[in-house]
Amino acid sequence: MKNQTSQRTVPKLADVAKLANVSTATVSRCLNTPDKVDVNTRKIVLQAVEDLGYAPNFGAQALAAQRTNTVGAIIPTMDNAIFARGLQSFQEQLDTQGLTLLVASSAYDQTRESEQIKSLVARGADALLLIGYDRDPQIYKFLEQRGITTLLCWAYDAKHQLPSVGFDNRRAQMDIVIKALEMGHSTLGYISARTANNDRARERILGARDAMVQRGLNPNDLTVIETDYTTENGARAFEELWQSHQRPTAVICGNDVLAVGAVQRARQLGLDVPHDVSITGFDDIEISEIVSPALTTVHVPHRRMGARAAQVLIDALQNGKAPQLEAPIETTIIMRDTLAPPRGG
Amino acid sequence: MKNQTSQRTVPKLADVAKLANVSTATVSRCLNTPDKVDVNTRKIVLQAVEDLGYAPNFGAQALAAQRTNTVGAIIPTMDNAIFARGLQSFQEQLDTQGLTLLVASSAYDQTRESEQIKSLVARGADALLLIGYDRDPQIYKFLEQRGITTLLCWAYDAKHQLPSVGFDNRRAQMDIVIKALEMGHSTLGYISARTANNDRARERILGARDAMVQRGLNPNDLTVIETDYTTENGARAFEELWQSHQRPTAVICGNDVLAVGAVQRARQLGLDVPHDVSITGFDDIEISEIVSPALTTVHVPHRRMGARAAQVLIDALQNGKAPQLEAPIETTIIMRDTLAPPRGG
DNA sequence: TCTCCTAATGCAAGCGCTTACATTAACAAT
DNA sequence: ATTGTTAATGTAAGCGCTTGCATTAGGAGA
Repeated sequence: MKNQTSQRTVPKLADVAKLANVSTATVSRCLNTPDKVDVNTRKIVLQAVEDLGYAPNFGAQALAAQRTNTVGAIIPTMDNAIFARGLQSFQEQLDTQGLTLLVASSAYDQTRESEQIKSLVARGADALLLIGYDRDPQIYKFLEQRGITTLLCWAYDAKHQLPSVGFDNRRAQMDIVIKALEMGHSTLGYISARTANNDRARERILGARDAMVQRGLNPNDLTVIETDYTTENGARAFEELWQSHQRPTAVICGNDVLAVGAVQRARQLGLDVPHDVSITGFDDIEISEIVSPALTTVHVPHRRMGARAAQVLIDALQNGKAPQLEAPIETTIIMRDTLAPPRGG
Repeated sequence: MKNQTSQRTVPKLADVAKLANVSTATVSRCLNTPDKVDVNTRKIVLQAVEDLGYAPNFGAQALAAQRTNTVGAIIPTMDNAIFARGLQSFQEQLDTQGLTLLVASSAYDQTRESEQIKSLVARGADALLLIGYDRDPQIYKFLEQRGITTLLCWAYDAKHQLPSVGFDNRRAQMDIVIKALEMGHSTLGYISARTANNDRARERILGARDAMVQRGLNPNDLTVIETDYTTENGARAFEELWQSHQRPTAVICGNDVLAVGAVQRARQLGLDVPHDVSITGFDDIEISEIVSPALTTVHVPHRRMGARAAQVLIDALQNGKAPQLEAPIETTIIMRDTLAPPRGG
């Protein structure tokens, strides 16, 4: 698979140099450290650059300069508003500093993520943004040994020593469950995303159990159904929970997509949400406002988180040292219309 | 901003060669064309690669091989399900061929898109995926001169000679409007995305007008409101249309997000959709099923389109020639619950 | 006038790979 | 035994850029 430019003649530094009648060093300086070049020379050189339509060859530049001005990010999937949104603002921030973002998505596959990390590093990513903690320790070692500035996102857990910009998933889930419990719910169902390789999902379940403990309930009474990330699966899980002998009065969902599915199925079953059953979500993505009744959920400031992550990475890169673990980002509970006291509660 | 690896010693090809006791050429062949190397040698080399945690330096590789196995894509925004979904499957396809996808998003800004195109080309993208036709002719010249395989997506227009994988926006919009007209609607409103630099949006409006002409109406009677891509804007536009002296019986929306906003506002205004007013969408993204009543819309097979685009690009790259303009992808009308004959129609 | 300093520029050595070409080894055919 | 053939490997020349160091020129200070 050859690059088809082979016959054509892409201008290179040397061509510019020849046209401008200077050395390649001068051209290079003109482009990278303009103030080291006489203003007249500069004018001539830039004109030559213009005339030839010259653009530096990235590979050569990276190879020679040992620096790429590139940041890599690996997200579980693009097909999902929550990461897309955060990433968008992450990129916007990087742009302002002349940094380029390289994105890859791992499809929630750990092996693939490892490959992509290696690939991004090989491409010279100066820094990396990763989601959550769960991954092969090997990879952490690799990153460390290569000295790649790495920042985790979407998760915050003081017991990990890795720098992150994120929120405390466990705590956030606990908060909203406490709210439900305070309203009088006592039989809870939980619909979770797949927990394999997904510390966020696991943390959220723990958070729900924490809440139960805190309210004097037995955390083992929480029925958890684990399923893939689609509304249809959320709907199925809801139905299963509803038909079980321990019919819940409130169904806590690990994310909004599953919750929306749950709400829809509840209505199809002729239930009145929230009076027959309460349902809560997590993430506060757009659909939570669109479904009716609108979803009571945990709001995560995705855009702010993305922007903050970029800032932290930029600072770290400029100071040449690892980013610090900073305080978690706060989440809030958005009360909409799917959480209410149970009948006769 | 120096890469912090400077002190550390990142293993290079030569290190692997030394450890495995072979030449660098052999190591290189082991990695790139394994069948040209004796199986025993290969085993030793791969072991050395493993032991050292070696990963090729991308810049050097690109520089030497004049090939990057990289495809670039520039989408208007990541913060939007339609591109995200198509891109996801685009990437999945590329992955199977060992190609890496570089994504940038232009925020619907033409200047920025031009920069990103140049940046991706400088990074050695062997091919490019772009959305729609609208862009500076300069850029097309640049791409041509550089010999970059380019494929357009999300649009199909026989009058452009550029290869594309997409659908006929005008035709698709026309079809659904004809359907509305056949049901008896005669006063239409249209809510469009911004049309500047957006040929898809313009084509869709033209399609709506085509339909009117075809049904003997005056296309100039179509009231068009143009706004940014959010549900809130869709809601506002709907209200404006509804309060205008030419109150429409059906509101055609250029995309689902605007349509969902319109549906929501209609209900807030106490209207019965579709009996008081019909509303149609375009794209068939997830929210169109979630809003209630569920949206009647134009289904675009985003994932299929992304996969097809990848396939076309892969073929082109392998044969070393430009992709061909192929037949447009078919869209279909999804009848859900927001389109019905007008009262007394 | 001579020396010293500084600013501007050039020279040339890599950066870590790939690959055309040369070399070697092993074996089959004569 | 000799030659030819093929498969496996090595040698070394770049790929297009950056940058440490050397060189040059022009001006200031003595």
